[in-house]
This record gives sequence, C-alpha cells and structure tokens, in this order.
Amino acid sequence: MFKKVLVAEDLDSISIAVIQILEDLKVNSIDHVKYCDDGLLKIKKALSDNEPYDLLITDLSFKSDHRKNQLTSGEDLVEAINKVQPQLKKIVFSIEDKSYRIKSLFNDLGISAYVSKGRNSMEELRKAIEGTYRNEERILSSDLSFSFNDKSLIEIESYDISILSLLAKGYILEHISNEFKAMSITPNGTSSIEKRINKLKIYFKANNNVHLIAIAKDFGLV
Amino acid sequence: MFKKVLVAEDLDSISIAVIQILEDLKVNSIDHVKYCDDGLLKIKKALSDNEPYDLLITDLSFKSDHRKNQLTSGEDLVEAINKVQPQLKKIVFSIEDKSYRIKSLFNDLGISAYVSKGRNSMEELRKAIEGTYRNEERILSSDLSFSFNDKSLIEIESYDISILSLLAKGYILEHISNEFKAMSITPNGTSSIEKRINKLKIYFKANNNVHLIAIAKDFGLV
DNA sequence: CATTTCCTTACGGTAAACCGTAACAGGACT
DNA sequence: AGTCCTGTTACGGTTTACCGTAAGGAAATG
Repeated sequence: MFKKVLVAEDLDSISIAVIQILEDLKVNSIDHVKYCDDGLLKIKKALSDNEPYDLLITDLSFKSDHRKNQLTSGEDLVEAINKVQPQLKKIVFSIEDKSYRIKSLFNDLGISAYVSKGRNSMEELRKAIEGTYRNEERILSSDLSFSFNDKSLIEIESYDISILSLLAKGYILEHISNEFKAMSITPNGTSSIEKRINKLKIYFKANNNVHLIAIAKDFGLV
Repeated sequence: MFKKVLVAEDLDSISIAVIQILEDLKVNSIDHVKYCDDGLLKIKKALSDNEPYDLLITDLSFKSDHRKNQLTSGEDLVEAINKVQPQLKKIVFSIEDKSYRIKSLFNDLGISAYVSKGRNSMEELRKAIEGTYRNEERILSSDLSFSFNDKSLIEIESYDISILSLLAKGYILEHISNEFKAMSITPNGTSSIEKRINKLKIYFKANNNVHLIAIAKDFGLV
C-alpha cells in the first residue's frame, strides 16, 4: 500500500472520514492540509527531504477566507504539483459531477481516479485508492456513468468559455470583440462571436443570452 | 444532553464525522438518513411510537439520483417536520453561506442554529449542539458574521426572485408580464417589471440582464 | 373634500441583441 | 490557375432591452 499520502481538503467534516479510510488501509504517513498553497509547500518540502509523497487526494473547490492564496482550487494545485513532481499519483475527491470538467482532469492534469462525493463515496474512494495502487488508470466512481468517448461536452472549448465568462461579466458584443483583439484571440469580429454564441444557444437550447448564462452557470462552465 | 437525534445528510463522508461528534457528546440514540423522505418517515414513526426525537441535524442540499423523492432539500424536510412536530429543535449544517437564505431559515423555519461547513466546523457544530441544548436561539457559526438587523439582503423578496427565475429561464419581459397575470402576481405591467429589474441591476451593480442573472446565480438566489 | 404622495402603467427614443444573407479570404483539391 | 469549401467578417432589418418621462389611480394626509 501507499506509504505517504497527502490529503488536501478544506472541510474538516470530510477530511476526518478520508483520513480514517487511509488509516484503515494501513498508510503509515498521512498529512492533511486545508489550503492548496500549503499542499504545494508540503510536496516541495518532502521532495527536497528525499521523502516524497506517493499519493495525493484532493478536493476541487476550496472556500476562500481571510487568507490570501496563490492556488485557489484543486486544479491549480495539481497543475502546480505537475511541475515539480509529475509522476505523483493523484486522486480527485469532489462533489463536481459535470463530465466536461471531470474529463479535463484526466486529459489535461493526468489524475488517476475521480471519486464523486455521494451517498456511498467512502467505499468508492477506498476502491479508487486500491486501484490506483495497482496502477489502474481512469478510475471513475460508479455513480458517474458518462463515457470518455462521448463527444457531447468535450466540444465546448476554452474559446467558448471565454465568451461565456465575458458575457457573464455584463460585456456587450462589441466589448467582447475589443477584449479579444487586445488579447489576440481569434476570431474576434462581433459577427463571428455572435455566431458562436448562437451555436451555444442551439446546443444548450437557450432562448437568449440571459438564458444561456443561467444554463452555463448551472453547468459550472463559468 | 439530547437523548435521541436524527441526522439527515446525503454525503457519507460528512455524516461519519457528525455521528462521531454526537457519540462524543454521549447521545444514546443516533439515527442517520441519506434522503429527506426517509427523515420525515423516521420522525413520524418515532412520534407514533411515543419515542420522539429531540434534535434534528440536517443538510440543505441533497443530491438527486435514481430514487424519486417528495422532499428534495433540507428546507422541504424542516417544513414538513414543522407540521407534525413543530417543537423539535433543528440545527442546519450546510455549505451555504448566503445571508439571504440563512436568515429565512431562522425566520421562516424556526431553526435554532446554523453551522456553515468549513475548515473548523466540527468544533462549531459541537458548540451549536450544546447551545441548542441550553435553549439558546439563533446560534450562528463564527465564520458567518452578518447581522440579523442588517437589512441589505432581506429586502430582496419573493417577487424579485420570481422575476429573476423567469429571466433565467429565458423569458422576455412581455412573457414575464403574461406569466404574472396568469398567476395573479402584481404588479405585472411590463413597465413595472422593467423598473424592478432596474432596481435589482443598481443594487447588484449589474450592467445588463445577462450580468444580473450571472450575479443572481452566484448569490444562489435562483 | 382637496392635496400630496406613492405605485403602477404607458409611451417613445436609443442601444443592443437577434437573425438571415452575402462578401471576402485562405486552404485544399483537381 | 481555377473551383470548391470553410471560416471570418460585414451589413441590414426586426425584436427586445434599456432608460427617461409622464399619465393615471389609489391610498394617505391634512
């Protein structure tokens, strides 16, 4: 079994249970951080001490509070860790259940398992830890049943997200166009942007921009 | 200390910690349900057996799954319980931190304490349970620092929420007006609705309707 | 009863969204 | 080179949002 595991989870109510599982699995060294920044520090310290971690279990969303943090999400944390210890095994344990976001965790961040917090998630988490130890890949808790081949949501790319974010900030088409020109994102004509928004509206079955943003918020895209 | 406590919480990762706290506090009888409907059944059963619960600890949001449920949220559950056992003490333990929604829990549902899930929430929960046992009222975990007297968000009333919900569904002004007429909600002239939306835009510093809905979504108003 | 005040509704002009069409440019293929 | 195809941009007309102003009505005030 894993020797040294780091848990990044802000809610104490949840970290208690996660740590309990790790103890049940006879993990010797278990560390726990409540902030992403602290997580990166622990990883770096362990590396320089020549006692690196061999597993990370992290949440995705962390509450913001008085403390100023560089890394504000599990994605940020994993991305930063990948720069210093890319081979570290990573399990994400979060409430998020949107296939769009989860897929990118596997594809872009190279995590080995995703466990969705739910009514039977402790068992799922245990299985994910054991599976990861056996070098299994792309482990998904069983209440999530989407396929990695299904193209539906993967087609929404960062260009669309950019448009949606600016719309959600109250920008009008012309300002989005200007913003894109300034950031040299193409296409950036008002007409092209308009057309792209139209596609999104068809895709999400939205009546108008207001509706579209409401849906995008529900999907967690912005 | 309380003799018989019911915990309504869908995430097993969290219920484990809550139950642990109750055990530490020497509560004899602890029951746990993962669905609101089950919670109401337990309450009713206990009543008819003449062994009623004396405390409920509930989450607000419950994941939906294959099971069909009448009660889908903690609010629903408390409302239903208030009809059969209004004097039951109720503590809400949730991640929600919007003062607008929390205030209505105290004012409309008569809960005794609200604890926000956070980095030190187990200690807060323990204090809330002990305070409730000593008949304290309106207990609020310390990371939430809004005042009950502050009028800011309480002014947003159900009329505004209705408008925002319909906007979020992609309705244009005229359709909202028709809908309001059909449901005999007044005022329902397009102009009045428009004015009210305008007030909301000023209040939330929104540039336009799209921006407004994005903000409303962030505040959890819709 | 008259007046004030507040709320609701109506109206009109401008800005932006919405939607179809077409011009234009670059790349691929013959 | 010529054509097709595709993606980008431009344009114009209609609808809706946006915003100020004013008319009408009901309740409150004196």
